[in-house]
Amino acid sequence: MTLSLVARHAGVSLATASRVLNGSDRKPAEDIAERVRASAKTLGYVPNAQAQALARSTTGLIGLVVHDISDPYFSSIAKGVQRRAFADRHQLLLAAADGIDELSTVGAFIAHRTEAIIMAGSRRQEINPELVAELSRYQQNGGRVVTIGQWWLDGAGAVTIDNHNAGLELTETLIQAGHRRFAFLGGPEDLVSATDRRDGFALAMGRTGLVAESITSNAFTSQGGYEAATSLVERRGADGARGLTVIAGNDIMALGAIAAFRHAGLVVPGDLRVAGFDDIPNLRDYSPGLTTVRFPLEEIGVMAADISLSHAEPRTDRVVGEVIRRESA
Amino acid sequence: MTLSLVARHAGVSLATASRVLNGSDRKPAEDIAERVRASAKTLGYVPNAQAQALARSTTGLIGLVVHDISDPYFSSIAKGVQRRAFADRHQLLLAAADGIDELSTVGAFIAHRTEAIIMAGSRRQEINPELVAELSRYQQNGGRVVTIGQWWLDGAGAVTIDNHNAGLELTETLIQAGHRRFAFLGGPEDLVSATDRRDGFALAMGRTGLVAESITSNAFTSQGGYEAATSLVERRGADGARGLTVIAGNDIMALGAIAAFRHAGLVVPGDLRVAGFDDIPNLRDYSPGLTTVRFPLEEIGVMAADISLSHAEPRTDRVVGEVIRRESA
DNA sequence: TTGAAAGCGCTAACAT
DNA sequence: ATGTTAGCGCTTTCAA
Repeated sequence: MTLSLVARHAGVSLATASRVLNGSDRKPAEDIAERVRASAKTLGYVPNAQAQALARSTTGLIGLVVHDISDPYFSSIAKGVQRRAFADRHQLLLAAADGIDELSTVGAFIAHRTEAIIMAGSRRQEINPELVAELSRYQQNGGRVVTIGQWWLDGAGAVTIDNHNAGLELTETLIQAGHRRFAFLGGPEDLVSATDRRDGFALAMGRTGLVAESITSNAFTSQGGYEAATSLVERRGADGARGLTVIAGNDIMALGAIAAFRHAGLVVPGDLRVAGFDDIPNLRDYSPGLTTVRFPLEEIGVMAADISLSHAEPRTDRVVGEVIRRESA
Repeated sequence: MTLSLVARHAGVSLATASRVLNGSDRKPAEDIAERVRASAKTLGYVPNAQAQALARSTTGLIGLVVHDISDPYFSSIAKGVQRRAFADRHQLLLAAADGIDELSTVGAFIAHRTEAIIMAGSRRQEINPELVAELSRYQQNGGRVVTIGQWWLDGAGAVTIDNHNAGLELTETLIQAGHRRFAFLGGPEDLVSATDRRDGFALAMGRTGLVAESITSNAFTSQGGYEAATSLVERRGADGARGLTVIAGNDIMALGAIAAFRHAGLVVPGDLRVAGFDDIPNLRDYSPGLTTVRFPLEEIGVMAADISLSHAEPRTDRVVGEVIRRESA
C-alpha cells in the first residue's frame, strides 16, 4: 500500500494525499481530507518510514548502546530512554556492546541515521580513538551524542554521575557511623565509573587516616562480587574477614559478595558489613536490606533522551547520589 | 557522504561503487575495488540504511515489544533476541507496551517496515481484535510475527512456554515432598500465562484431593507479591499463615511476598514456604534460595529471533520448565 | 488550495 | 566486467 495508490483511490494528487495523511503546514479542504482519510483506512495504508526518512532526511530513530540489557542498571536506564523517546514519537534502536563490537554497533546506528546515539556506561580508561573519530564525524553531520556516566566526547551532551562523590559520601557516612576496617571490592580497573568510586572511597579513608585492608578489582557482576568476596575470605580466613565493612563496586556485586560470605559461613551484618552503589530496583525484597548510594536510574534515562531530542545546545546534567542506609551496613 | 560522491571520487560508476561497498554477486576487479574502498574510507562514507531499505525493500530491522524492559524476565529475553539479531546483522527496535499503546507501538514498527515483530508476554484473555487485524495484515504483506508465551495468532511463529505444566509439576513436586497446605498468589486474571500457572496448580491439588486455602490475583510485580502476601497475613493472622506453602505467580512476586512475610515477622522457610516461576538471573544471591521453575529466558529470546529471521514456515518451539528445589520450599 | 515534478541515496535490471 | 537508468515511497518546491 503506497501513498500514490491511496491518492488515486481518493481521486487526488500524491501531494494532496501526503499533506492530509502525513502532516504539513498546508491544510487541504476538509471534504477532500476526509475522502483521503477514508481511502487510506479502507486500503490499510501505513506510511513507509524509510521513504519518509529519505525524503525528509530525518528518521525518528534514536539509538541506545548498553553493556548488558539484562543488567538491572542498564535496563532501568533503557526504560527511561524508551519512555521519553516514545513520548516524542521516536523509536528506540537498542544494541549491546560487550566491548569489542562497540564500533560496529555505532556504525550500524549511523547507517540507520539515528538522530541521536546514547552511550550508556561505556567510558573506559582509554577510549577507542576510532570510536571517538566515528562519533565526532557523526556529530559534524548533525547527529547528537549523549553519554551517560561521564562526559567524554567533545560536543556531546551528557548525564554525568558523580561516582567519586558517591564513593566519598558513602564511606564518610559509614566512618561516621563508627566503621573502621574497610575492604573495597571494586569493578573493572578500566572503567572510569569503577575507579571513580574507588577513588572517592580512598579519599575518605585518607582524610580520616584510615587505610583499606584490601582493594580489589573484578567484573561488575554478581559473579564478580562473589569471586572477590570468596578470595577475600580465602586470603584472610573467616576470622580475618569478620568485622570488616565491605564496599562493593555496585549493588549486584554487593549481592554476589553477600552470597559468598554466607556460603563461607559469615553473616551480614552480624559478622561483616556490606554496601553497594546504584539502588537497583526491588532491592527492598532483599534481606538484609542493602546500604547503597541511590541513583535515579530510570530518570537518568529520561534525561539522556531529553538531551537527545532537544534542539538546543547539547547540555550536561549532573546527577548526584544519595546515601541510603539499610541493614547491611 | 553519498555513494555517488564516492563513485565520482574513485572515478567509477555508481553501480560499481555499490557493488564493491555493499555486497553483490557481481564482483568488480580487485584494483577497482581497492580504489573504491580507499575513496569510501577517506570520504568517511557510511551507507544510508534508509535508502538501501527502500531500494532493496528489506530493512534489516526486527521489532520487540515487551511489557516492561526493567523486569528481569523481559530484559533477559531481550538480551537473547538482541544477540541473535545482531549475529544476523539485524538491528533491534525495542518498545514497551504497558497495555493501551500496544496497537500504536505495533503500528510504528510496521511503519518502519521491521521484517518481524516479536510480541513478548502480552497475551491477554481477550485479545484486542484491532491488534489481531493489524498483525494479520502485516503478515499478509510479508511480515513475520512471533509470539512468546503462547501461540495466539494465525500464521505466526511462537515460542510457547508451558505454564500449565509448570504449575502442575511444581505443585506435584512439593506435594510429594510432603507439603499439604497451599496458597496461590497469582498474577493478573487477564494474563493467560498467569491463569495457566494457577490452573496447573489447581489440577495438581485436585488430583491429590487437596484444596487450596487461598487463591488470589495481583500484579506480576514485587509490589503485587508484597501486597498479596500482606493481605494473606492480615486475613488469616500470622499463626494462620504459618505452615503454608505459598506459590507465587512468578519469581519477583515470590520475592516481594517473602519480604512481606519477613516484615510480618514470619520466616521463610521456617514458618512458611514460598516458590515462584521463571528463575530470573542472580537468584543465587537471594537468601533463602528460591524454589522455582526454571525457564531459559535468554535462550527463549534467541529462539524467537531465530524464528523471526528464518525463511522457512513459521514454526512453534515449545519450552518446558524445570523445577528447581532450593531452600525456600 | 491543488497538482506536477524533482529529488532523497541506493539497488538491480538491462545495456554495453 | 562496468556503466546507464529506472525505480523504491515519500516530501516539497514551484506552477497553475
